[in-house]
Amino acid sequence: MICFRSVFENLISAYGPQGWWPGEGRFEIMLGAVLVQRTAWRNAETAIDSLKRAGLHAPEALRAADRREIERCVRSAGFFRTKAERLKGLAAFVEEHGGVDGLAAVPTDRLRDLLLDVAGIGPETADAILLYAFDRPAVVVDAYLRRLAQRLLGHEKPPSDTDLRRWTERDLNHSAALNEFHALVVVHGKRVCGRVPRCSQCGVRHFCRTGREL
DNA sequence: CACCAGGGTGGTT
DNA sequence: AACCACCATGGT
Repeated sequence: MICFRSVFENLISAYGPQGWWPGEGRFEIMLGAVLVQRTAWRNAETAIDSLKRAGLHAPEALRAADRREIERCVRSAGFFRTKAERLKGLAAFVEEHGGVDGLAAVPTDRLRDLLLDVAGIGPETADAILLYAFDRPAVVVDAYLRRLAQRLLGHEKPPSDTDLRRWTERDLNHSAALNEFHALVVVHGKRVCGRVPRCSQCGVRHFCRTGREL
């Protein structure tokens, strides 16, 4: 069991507010959420800029665009064939539901189910979109949060994603705190918790350190 | 050179 | 249900 309230306070006093999500507009945030998958943010941002220059920034233009042209724009984000197709599907999805304004009127639970039906949007991306594009109180469970929790718990069996979700919802109720929390977990994960070295004995990345920095 | 970056999908055991 | 390979570019 972890108190994410105290983790949050330690993180915010160490790093300060992060002001995520970078970028403007709900649809641009949705594009970024897909483009950033397994990719450094810089490379996703380059892809977004490229889409803008090509005039493929809006859902209507993107849905109707040639797939190969989208591929050229998003090449920097990696998995460019996969992501180009997923962005087209995402644009079609947004159009089918009355644009971002139409989606903004959908209740959170229903909106989450809709997002999960889009090819290329899994639990983490869906919750990131709910939280950052639509200002809903969603919990983003990512690899950094799992690793942080595993370290705080020591050698216990790692908590399930639903446990992490429950504990976070319990300790951080409003979307403003959840917004900062996920950003801080990522930023801290990169600078402090990052890099779990392989064990020189067995070669496995196990969590033999008891990192209690939070 | 190996490894990582703000995951998701489809197939196999 | 737990694993696995795959997608692919750019930075360290």
